Amino acid sequence: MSVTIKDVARIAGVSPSTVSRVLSNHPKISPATVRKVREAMETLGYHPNIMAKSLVSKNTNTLGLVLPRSAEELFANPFFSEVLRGMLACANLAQYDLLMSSANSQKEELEAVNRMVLGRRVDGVILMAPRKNDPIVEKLLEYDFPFVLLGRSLEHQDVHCVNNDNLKAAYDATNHLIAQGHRRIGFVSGPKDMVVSEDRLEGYRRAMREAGLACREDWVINADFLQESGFHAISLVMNLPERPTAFVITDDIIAFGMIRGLYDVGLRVPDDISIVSFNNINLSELSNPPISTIDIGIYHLGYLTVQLLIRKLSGESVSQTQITVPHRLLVRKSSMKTM
Amino acid sequence: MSVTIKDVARIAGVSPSTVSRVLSNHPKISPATVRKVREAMETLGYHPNIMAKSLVSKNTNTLGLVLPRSAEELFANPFFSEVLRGMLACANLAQYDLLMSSANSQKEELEAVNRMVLGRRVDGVILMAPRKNDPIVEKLLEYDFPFVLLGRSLEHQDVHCVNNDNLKAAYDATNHLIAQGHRRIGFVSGPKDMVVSEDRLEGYRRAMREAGLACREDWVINADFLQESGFHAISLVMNLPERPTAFVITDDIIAFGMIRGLYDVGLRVPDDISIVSFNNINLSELSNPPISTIDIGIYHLGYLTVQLLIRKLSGESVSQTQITVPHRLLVRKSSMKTM
DNA sequence: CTGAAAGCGCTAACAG
DNA sequence: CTGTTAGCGCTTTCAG
Repeated sequence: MSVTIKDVARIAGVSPSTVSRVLSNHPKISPATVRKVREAMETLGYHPNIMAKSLVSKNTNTLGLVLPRSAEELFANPFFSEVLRGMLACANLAQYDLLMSSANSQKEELEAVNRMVLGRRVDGVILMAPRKNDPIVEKLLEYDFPFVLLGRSLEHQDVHCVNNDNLKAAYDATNHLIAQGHRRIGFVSGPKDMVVSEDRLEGYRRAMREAGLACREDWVINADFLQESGFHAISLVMNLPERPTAFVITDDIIAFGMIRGLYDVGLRVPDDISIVSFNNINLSELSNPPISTIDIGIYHLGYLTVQLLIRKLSGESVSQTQITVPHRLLVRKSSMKTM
Repeated sequence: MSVTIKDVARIAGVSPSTVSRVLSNHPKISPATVRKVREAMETLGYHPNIMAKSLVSKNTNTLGLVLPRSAEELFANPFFSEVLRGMLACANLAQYDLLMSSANSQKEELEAVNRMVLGRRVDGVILMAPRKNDPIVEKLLEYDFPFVLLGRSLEHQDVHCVNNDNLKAAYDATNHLIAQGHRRIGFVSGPKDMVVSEDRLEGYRRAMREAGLACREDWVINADFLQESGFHAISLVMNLPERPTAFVITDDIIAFGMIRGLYDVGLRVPDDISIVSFNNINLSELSNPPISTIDIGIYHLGYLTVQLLIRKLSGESVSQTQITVPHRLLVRKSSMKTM
């Protein structure tokens, strides 16, 4: 059925090992035989069987992407496709493929990792959006298997990771609102157990503290990375005795939901409430009003994560374990008082 | 290093073949040995090497997803993540993984397919958004390799595919605008060589024709599936001698761009121009105004595509080669005249 | 019900 | 520079 290295060898009149050498561009091989073998491969339409190759060479040229449980949530957010785009771009450039598997529970998540890692199906693993005390991180560390974090680990300082300075980013966002004259500023956060939520909340708090502003607990709202969260947040906002005049929101999508929800209850952005959010997904510019946001360089996050992993795999001793992708505040209409 | 079937055999006091049988749930094997083997696997922390398994069993439990060239464009659209979500959900349920590889040119695209298919790296392939005379389709047909189309082939009626009735969908969208009293209706299309563009344009034309309305060529605008296209479309619209009062737009993202662009030049949706678009990405509801759109069941498209492919792979003779996912028009504010 | 043996397609010493 | 020889870890006849 399938044409193998043996067939090529027979046609070219050489041994299988010679064919293998041609395949891997072995230096010491006569140009004449190279040509013969190449021709034979051509006429037979030979293509190496990757499984067989991997079995002996012990690498797969494949990277595993372990999607956090509740991929539903993740996928609903354009952040994900953008980061994936960056990953694929880098991976394919280096001739790597990406193997994805999602999971619906912690158990499934571990199973997926085990299939990939113990089954020797991938050379390295990318982990997204780690949680506090993430069991997957622990497992991978225990296996001593190459992996890179998109985000950071609270517990392990030494794991390789690509991240933003989320604390500083939230600090900047908050200060921007303070500079606009706001005194009562709220914060809409992501899932509590995610490291990124923690970091951004801390940045917000620090900015408020330094400006001598009250940091009231009922101004901090927890949400998921979904639009519904924006809607939900509205009712909480409306019921506050002293309503904030501005919000720092941890995700553009939530911001979309909030702007819409506020509009429905008769509050206008930015006239009644100013908004700054995070990520700069491409639609944030097209919102009405356009959303002020912290551009965190999503594409680069993905690209650099894969690049770091591939570097690590190629044996290059990567001294710098932490890569920080710079962020920048994009001021748009949602945080500009029209006066 | 890695624990193999032999190690398990030794510990359990059986032969490697017996371990293999336990692994594949061979019926005729004594419960006692099953238990012994299972225990040994447990204590050793055994996990089958998937490469070795694939090499002999000739299947990989992996599906290949070949992303169209210019994945950039694709990824920028939430359509993609939603369809991917559906695919992953179905694949993981059936214990399949997804192998992705993108390409930047036609050449790279074919190489990627060859690596996957000839390299025996995947059991089947999913093709998205086929073009007219798509060379990948031809190739796969030539190889007689299992694949499923998300979309449809113009040339081959017999290939398995999952699709919408795009003609009818565009017909419905256009008729909705006609029913609202519009007479001058424009159409913003996607890339010309894509089958879906053709189908939707045809549906629009048919509706116009049946209503006895003029179908002017300068009312049909070509665009990519990007926001910029929306902006771009605006300038064309503004320069028309007889401006349409409504548009059918082939994608929500383009609609976003157009609404924003129209707003900037002082035209209001729906008061000055009504809009109906396609896809119902989750943000279309949160637009200002909310966008009327044809829900094409993106998640289901992805889910059913994988399901069909897996059915095919399991040898089940799939009589029904074409699956049509139903669509429905969601009327929102962008097409409702406020009077 | 279980073991022995052969081999999937490829690579990697080791000789020549 | 090239052929020979062993496997990589697993499945699968074929005999017991």
